[in-house]
Amino acid sequence: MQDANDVTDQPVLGPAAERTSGSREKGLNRVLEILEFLHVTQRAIGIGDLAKGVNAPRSTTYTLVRSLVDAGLLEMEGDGNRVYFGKKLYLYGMDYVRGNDLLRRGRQEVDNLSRETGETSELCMLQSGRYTIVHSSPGTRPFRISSATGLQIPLPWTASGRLLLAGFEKATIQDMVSDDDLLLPDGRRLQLDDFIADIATARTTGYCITSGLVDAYTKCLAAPVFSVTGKVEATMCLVVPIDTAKEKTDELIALLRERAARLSIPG
Amino acid sequence: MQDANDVTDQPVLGPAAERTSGSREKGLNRVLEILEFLHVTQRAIGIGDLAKGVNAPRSTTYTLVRSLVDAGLLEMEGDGNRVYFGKKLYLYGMDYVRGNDLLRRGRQEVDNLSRETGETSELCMLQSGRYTIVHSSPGTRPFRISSATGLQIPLPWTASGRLLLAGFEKATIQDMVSDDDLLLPDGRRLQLDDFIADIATARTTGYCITSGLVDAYTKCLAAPVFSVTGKVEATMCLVVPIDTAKEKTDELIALLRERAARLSIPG
DNA sequence: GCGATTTGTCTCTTACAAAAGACACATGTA
DNA sequence: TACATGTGTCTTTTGTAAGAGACAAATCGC
Repeated sequence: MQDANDVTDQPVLGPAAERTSGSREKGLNRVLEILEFLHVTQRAIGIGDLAKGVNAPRSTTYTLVRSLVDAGLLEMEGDGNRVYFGKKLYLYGMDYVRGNDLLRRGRQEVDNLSRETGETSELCMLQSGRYTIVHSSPGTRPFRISSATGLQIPLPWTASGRLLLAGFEKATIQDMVSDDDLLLPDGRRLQLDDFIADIATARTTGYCITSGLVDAYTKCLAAPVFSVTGKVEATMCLVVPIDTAKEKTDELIALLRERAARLSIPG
Repeated sequence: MQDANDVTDQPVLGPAAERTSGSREKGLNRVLEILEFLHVTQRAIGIGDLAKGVNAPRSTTYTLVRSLVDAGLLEMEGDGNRVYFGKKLYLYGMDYVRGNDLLRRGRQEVDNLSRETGETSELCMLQSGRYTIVHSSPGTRPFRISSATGLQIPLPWTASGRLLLAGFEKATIQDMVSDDDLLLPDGRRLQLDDFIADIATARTTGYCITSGLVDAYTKCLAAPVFSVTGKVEATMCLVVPIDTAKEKTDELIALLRERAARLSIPG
């Protein structure tokens, strides 16, 4: 049974990026992969499957998971076979929030905004070179507009992405954006130069609107939140039906920009 | 200036448990210590100090911190010297919340409760054998009653502790409670057997009140939240001034028990 | 019922990560 | 000006953690 049917056999391709070319991987890296895997999985998973998922030896995975469970970063689910994130990660996460004015106030503003407008509202940031929905508040529309906290989407698909990249070098942007990212969900392919032009435009206008990029039914309105140094730290955005009238979106953009500006003021 | 005033000098006592007697420590363990250290520190810290704080070699600490920063678990603070928790930990924390009904609804109930009563309200759980304030909502009193999310307090000092330990073996309880834990802040020493008796009482009465244990000015009212299996999963509690009249506390306890019971019902 | 698969634990080996330490460069301060 | 003290990056050494593999026990599939 030592033939080629096992997942671990070849470095052919892991689920995501695997350059596990050789052999021995640092334990910490394995752990980081485990956490990331659980993050995309979004639910408890058996240790065996976890080992497959991150393409790690079973024995190693058992050892690491035990450490993590003991430390409280992971928790055993009910039956004691599956694992998922643990309380400690929640506590560390709250520590992060406490130490981060922008996030704390941003969450508040987003909640307010979606309550006032009835639309889905989000706070977005760059997270190690990726666009990330850091907080979102659903809005009151009957059909649920997609978007969950922690979701990561290619930068070129979003209005926020065009704002967040303001001020970056072309080379840097090129590094952050893969070829796949430029292929929109509807099949169209965006040119990198066009995207960079969009970024420049968004920078000067001070807001950004995209229509039907992530999906064909929604429009995304975004406004930048600046740090004291003038860098774009985050964006606030509203997700509305694509057929929303211009007067309405103008109104929303104005509101959004006002709130984003308020967030930009420290304290 | 290399005398005994510095935190790092001797392995005499680390902040927590240190048996770093020997030499080569697993990288993952170092990381876990780093995270825990940041958690108790509650603010960004220089890498050098961090190395001292966790009693790890400087070179190693630099390497590990770099990995963690690259992974987004930690972030460099402003000037680029100090580090603290990163966005990724926040995201993982939110994943935990999403996968955990009890916590999600518990936070909600706590917020409601403190708004309705005006008192400080908390959701508490056991976290690797320690009492932990998982969520707290301040209340409206002029003087701020202490208590922060993530704070860990010896079990015997709290009303919640007496409820959370219901159903545990005496031996298990003994393991969870150190001698220091039994020494109350006011100098009195609690006998382990008395504490265990308290636990039994709390179990039968279905709530617990302690007066002036953590500090001399407050009373703590707590009620248990049960899992489907009947185990005490968490407690909700209210922190009120110690001179609160009995009629008032009776009323609050009734409310608390009702809400805690509601939380116990799954879904 | 009986193979086939999965799970959790253990042992042994060696590739390599943790640690020591040297370095260059900032600071601060006597 | 010299002198301590802290910071960030190297290189080298070696103790050990990651990994392979074997196992019994549990679970599945029919």
